[in-house]
Amino acid sequence: MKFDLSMEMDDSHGTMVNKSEENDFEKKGTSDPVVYQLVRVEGDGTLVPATEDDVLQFEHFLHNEKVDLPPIEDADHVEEFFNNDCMLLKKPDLEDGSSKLETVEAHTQKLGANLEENILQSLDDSLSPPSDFRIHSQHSDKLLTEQGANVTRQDNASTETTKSTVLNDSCCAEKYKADACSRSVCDTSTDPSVSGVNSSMPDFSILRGEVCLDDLTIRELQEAFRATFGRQTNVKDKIWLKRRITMGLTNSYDVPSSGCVVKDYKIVGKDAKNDMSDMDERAKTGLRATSVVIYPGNEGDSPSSSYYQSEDQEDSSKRVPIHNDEPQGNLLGEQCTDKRTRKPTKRYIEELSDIETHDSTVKNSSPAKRPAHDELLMNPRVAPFNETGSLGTIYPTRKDTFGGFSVHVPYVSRMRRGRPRKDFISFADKGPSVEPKGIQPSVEMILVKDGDKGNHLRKVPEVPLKVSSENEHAEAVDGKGVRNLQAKVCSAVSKPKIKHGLTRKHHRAWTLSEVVKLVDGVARYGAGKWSEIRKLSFASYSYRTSVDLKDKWRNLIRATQTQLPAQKDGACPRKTNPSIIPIPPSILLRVKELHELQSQGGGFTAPVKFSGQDGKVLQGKGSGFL
DNA sequence: CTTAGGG
DNA sequence: CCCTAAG
Repeated sequence: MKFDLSMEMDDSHGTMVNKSEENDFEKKGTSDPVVYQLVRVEGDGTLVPATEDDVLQFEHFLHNEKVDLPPIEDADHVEEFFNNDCMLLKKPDLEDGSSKLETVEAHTQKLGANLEENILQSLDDSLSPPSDFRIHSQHSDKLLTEQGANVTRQDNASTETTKSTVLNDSCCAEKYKADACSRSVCDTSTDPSVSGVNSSMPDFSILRGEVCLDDLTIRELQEAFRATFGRQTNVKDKIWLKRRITMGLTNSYDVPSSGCVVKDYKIVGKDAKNDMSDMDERAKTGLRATSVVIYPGNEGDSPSSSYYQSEDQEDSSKRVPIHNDEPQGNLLGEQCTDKRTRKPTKRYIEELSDIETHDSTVKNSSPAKRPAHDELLMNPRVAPFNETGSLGTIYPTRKDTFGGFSVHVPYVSRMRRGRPRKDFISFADKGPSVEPKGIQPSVEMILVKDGDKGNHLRKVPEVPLKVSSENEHAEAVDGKGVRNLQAKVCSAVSKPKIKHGLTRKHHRAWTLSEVVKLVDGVARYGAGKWSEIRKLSFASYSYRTSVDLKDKWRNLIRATQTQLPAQKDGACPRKTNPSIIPIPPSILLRVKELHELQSQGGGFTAPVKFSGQDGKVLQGKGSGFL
């Protein structure tokens, strides 16, 4: 299988994000794609699932730097640290009993060779935690130290923690495997010579057993870091190091910022003694203390926690032939670590993630249910973690397809905001649109749809850009018609690619005719009946939504209250907005009239549906035409 | 889905 | 224009 890696700096946070995905089923012919999750590392070392936006940013990198790695069978949860600031969490994806573990180290080394020197290295030094963070860490360090003092450090020697590898039958990892096995099988961990096979072999012993990072010095932490990630770091920030190491060991980015002990690659809270014992139990029985990782985001493949557990049990024999409590693949071993999630922020996360989702799965439409679902999936074992500080929140992820690959992205509501997607679909092939007036050229139709779904357009990556020379509505040809057309064409053509960032609906300047129609509509149906107005008066301007009408009306009112008076008073219309189409005073007046009339009309202005005097009067006032 | 409002 | 909260 292939491995596409890419990374890029994220200036905003001075962090690096990395994305990788692979899915070359061809090779194995198996449907056992490995899914990696892109996560963003914030300045304080916390990891946050990357948004789709982030993913997008690195999309193009996927093709730049391809690294062919030895076939990796499915390690449930492998994560690789490519550098201090990014990490990929490999998550269990498609089920497949044949999952095996692969040598992480092998990959790491390879990758390291390619990447580390380039970017990573520099990051270590330059991207050290922000100063403010350091200050903070200083403070918390004390706390940590104190806490650490109370934590018993036990059985360092009994458990080894080389993260080398684990079992697997991958042909490519022979060497590593052998090495790993020898080390792991023979308590070589304690033997420096062995670990020293590689002159630069880190001192894994430091990671053995229960690791209380709080007790370690910066130097030790750095060593631990090295042992954990296979590379050195110059970062001197204790907290940062601790976090990273913990994350690495537990393969969880939901690591409390302080006071935690890592044992057997699990975070052991001070108050989580129960868990410890439990894990020990499991470890002895060959069942790794694997907590369940929950990926609530997927509906389609939402494997329940039981799935992971069972799988773990099934494979445990294969996977952990070594020391049961020797989580070789630091990351690998942790396949089943808990992946914590965090509640997505309401507004912007959604926006971001919504951006480029092909929305392959429209089913994830029940965000509301999510919570319950999550709870169900939550493994009891995870509970303790939830209590560990601010990070204890859940951040569901969902699987999404991205450029043919499936990736996990933070779960967010994917409810469509606009009209039903079906419209878009129909729009794609034919155009049985329900256009009221609908007797326009097919091209027109397309455009209209496009317009109608302008909102969706931005959510749909590739828009079959249809060149359209058509002329929308002969109506719109009131001088501004041309402009209109252009706008349309533009919109149709400018969205073919993946929308970077937030693509907004193409801005369509309101034409005079539109304004007139709007005013007329308001006059006839009353302000507030936007839907009606849209249907009846804007049938041909499908890209104007009721909201648009409402907004425009609001703007007109404002214009009425400002521009109008100004003109009257100032006597000179002023070149307020040369570029903006000045709305004829007549219309403005009409607007004002209507507004006053309707607002005064006792709150609920009689919409004058039936040619009331209102309609007449107003029309008369405005421009005779309409 | 519509409206109303705030941004 | 966008985004939400309410119906």
